[in-house]
Amino acid sequence: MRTTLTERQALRRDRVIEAAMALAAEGGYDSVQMREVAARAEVALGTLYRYFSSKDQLLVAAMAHWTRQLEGRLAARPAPGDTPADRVVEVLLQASRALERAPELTAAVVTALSSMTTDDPEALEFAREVYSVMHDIIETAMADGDIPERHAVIRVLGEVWFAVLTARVRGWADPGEMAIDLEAAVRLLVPGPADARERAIARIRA
Amino acid sequence: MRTTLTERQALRRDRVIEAAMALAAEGGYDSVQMREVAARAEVALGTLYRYFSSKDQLLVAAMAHWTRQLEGRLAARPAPGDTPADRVVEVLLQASRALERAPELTAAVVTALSSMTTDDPEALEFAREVYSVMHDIIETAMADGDIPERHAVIRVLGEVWFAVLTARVRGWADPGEMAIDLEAAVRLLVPGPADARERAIARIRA
DNA sequence: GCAGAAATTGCAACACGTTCTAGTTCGGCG
DNA sequence: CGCCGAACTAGAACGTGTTGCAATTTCTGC
Repeated sequence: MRTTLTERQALRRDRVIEAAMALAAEGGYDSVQMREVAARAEVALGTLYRYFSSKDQLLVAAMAHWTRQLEGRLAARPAPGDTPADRVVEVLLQASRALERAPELTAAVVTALSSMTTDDPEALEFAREVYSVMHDIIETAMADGDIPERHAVIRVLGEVWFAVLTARVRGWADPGEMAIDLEAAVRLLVPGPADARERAIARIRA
Repeated sequence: MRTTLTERQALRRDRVIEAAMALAAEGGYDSVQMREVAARAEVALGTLYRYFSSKDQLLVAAMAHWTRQLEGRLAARPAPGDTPADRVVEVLLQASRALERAPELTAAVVTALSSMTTDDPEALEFAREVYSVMHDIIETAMADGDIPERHAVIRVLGEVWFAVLTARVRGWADPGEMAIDLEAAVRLLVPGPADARERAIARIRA
């Protein structure tokens, strides 16, 4: 494999990702059919597989693409709030709402992400990038240093985020439950106003 | 659909689940091939689909079966520890070790669980059962009542458990990381000895 | 024990991810 | 320009989950 792409190759690759994202946005994971992606991108099926070794890798690449866009939009609008906990809640809910604006696309990329295994190191790299963006977003919102367990808290929040997002795209939870669970996790993990903590916790019923 | 099964039907159903579990234990999700399950259970493919509407539903049923067995073994051996936090850590690590004893089977059922959608209400019922077993196990270990945020904590721990288990079966994390993440989450969420808390948190590096 | 209903069987067929092949075009280099 | 190897194309083919169907067996009510 050559390392630098010719211009026509870069165009082809972009067309493929865009075709995949368009199909995903229309009908979710199942609608992203490799033959159809190839057709829309005006590329042969074999070429598609030369660029992306599997449907999941393609979708995870699309996710990375999308995440970079999303990151900019979230970063431009710093989360309001007087305490770290308030700001973290706010930024997570902002992210949820952003994903909710393209639910099928979200479902498709989350599905791809969670069916990805380590036998695809390149796709793992994309996944790691997504995680690190999430980490940065939360860390910025916590701003900043005097919480010694910061890393551990962020890591746990990342895990909760993954679980809640999975539940959402699988239909196990609706956007409201997603928000409740996220806020409860943040209030339990990040020091902040006691009354907000109580309220968030009270919203969880067995 | 008749509601009560004849004896031969119950036997057939059990044979099917056992065949699926055996195949899963040998080679994980991909090795559970519906034609092969049918052959091992000495049942026609169509019959298999009469009992389980999809491969994932079959595997989730197998998971419920397995969970009930596991539950007994975990319940028989109450987790040792002087504080709620110690006991919750202990019970989660016990569960992890139990799953680690059949890694391919674990991977298969977790894969099935996480690709399950709400358009299969019956399978969701099984999934809910699995979650409730986990909930009870943790609640028992916490023993007991005077932590007001109990429900919220358990819920968040369930989400962390799901995320960590997914990471494990996907190969994103090894058993050691799984244990570290689980303990860190418990120490952050459940009141307990400060020194154990510090140690657990310190093990998390970005 | 028997008639009709329901369940089971064996097998073909379909869909879609993935792989393979044979021929064609592209891009760089003498 | 002309050549070579890499990239691309069209399309066939394969594997596995899933569905459909006609023939057969088992169950249930009488």
